[in-house]
Amino acid sequence: MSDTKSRADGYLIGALSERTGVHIETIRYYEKIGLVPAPPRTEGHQRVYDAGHLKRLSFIRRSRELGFSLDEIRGLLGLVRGHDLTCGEVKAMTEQHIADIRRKIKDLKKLERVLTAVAAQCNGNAVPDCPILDALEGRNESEPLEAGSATH
Amino acid sequence: MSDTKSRADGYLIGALSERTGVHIETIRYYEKIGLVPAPPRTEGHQRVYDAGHLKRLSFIRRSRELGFSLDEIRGLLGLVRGHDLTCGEVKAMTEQHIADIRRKIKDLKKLERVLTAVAAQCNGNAVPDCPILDALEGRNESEPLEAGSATH
DNA sequence: CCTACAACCTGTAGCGACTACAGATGCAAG
DNA sequence: CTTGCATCTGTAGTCGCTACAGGTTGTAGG
Repeated sequence: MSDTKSRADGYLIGALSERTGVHIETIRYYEKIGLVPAPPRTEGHQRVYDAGHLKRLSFIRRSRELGFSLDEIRGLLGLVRGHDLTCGEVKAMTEQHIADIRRKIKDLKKLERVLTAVAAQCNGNAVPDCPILDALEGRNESEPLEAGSATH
Repeated sequence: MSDTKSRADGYLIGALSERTGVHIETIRYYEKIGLVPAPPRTEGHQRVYDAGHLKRLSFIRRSRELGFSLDEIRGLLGLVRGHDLTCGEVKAMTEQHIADIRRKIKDLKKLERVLTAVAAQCNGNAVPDCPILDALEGRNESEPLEAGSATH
C-alpha cells in the first residue's frame, strides 16, 4: 500500500508531500507560519505525520487551488478545529471570493481585447514603426485602461 | 499650464508622478532597478525630469496595465532606445502574453464554476455540516482541479 | 531673518507565498 | 564502513511594489 517511506503508523515529510502534492519546503513553511501544527519527531528529529495532518494539508491545498489566501484558510481551519466562523460567514467569504474572481475575469478579458487588437495591426516587419510599441507609447489613445488589478 | 512644481524646463518627481499616475516611490524603485535612467539633479540633489522621462514612464505604465512584467518591459524599451528586438519578436511576446491571459481566464472561470456550485449548497446555517468546508475537505471529490496558476 | 511646512532625499524592512540554496545530519542498503 | 538519498536548519532570493524612519531642500509668511 505504501511505496514511500513511513515509520510505523505515520509518514515522513516526503511521503506527505507526495500524497498531498504540496512541496516539502512548503510544508515546512506552513509549519513555520503556524498554518499546520508541528508534528512529533523521530529520535533523529525527523517529522512524522499522521492521517490528520494529511487531511489538513489536503484541505489547505484544495483551498489554495480555489484561490483562498493563507489568512483566509487560517480562518476556515479555525472553524474546523473550533467555532470561529459560522457557516454563514464561510458562505459570505466564498461569495466575496467569487466576486473577486469575476472582477479578475472581466479585467483579463479587457486586456485580451486590447492586446489582440494591438497585435492584429502588426505584420511582423523589421524594427521601426512597430504598431504594438506605438500603442504602448500612447500614440493611439483608444482604450482608457483605468489601472485595475490586471494580472495581480 | 503647469500647476505642479517644476524647475525651468523640467518637473520634480511629484509632478512626474501626477502626470503619469506612477507613485513617487515606484519611480525611485524603477530607477534603482535600472528600468528608467537616473535623471539630472538640482543643486539640492532633487531629481529633475523632462518630457523624455515622462514618455518613457508612461510607456512603462501602459505596459504594466497590459500585464507585461518589468523584465518584458525592459526588453520592449531596449527596442525603443536601440535595436534589441525586432518587431516580429515584439509581436511574438505579445501573442505569448495573450495566450497566458486566455489560460488565466480559463482557470478563473473553472474556479468560479466550482465555487459557485459549492456556495449554492449552503443555506447559511449554524456551524456544523457546512457543505463548503465539506467540499474543501474533499469529501465530495467531483472536480479534479489539477493545480494551475489560479490567481497567481 | 526666522520659522513653519510641504516636498523631497536615502536606506531599510515588509508584504504574500513560496523557492532555492548551503551545509549539517539521519538512516537504510550493500 | 561507505555510499547515497532523505531529511534537517537557517538564510536569502523572487516580484513589484509599499511603508516607514529620519534627514534635507525649498518656499511662503510673518
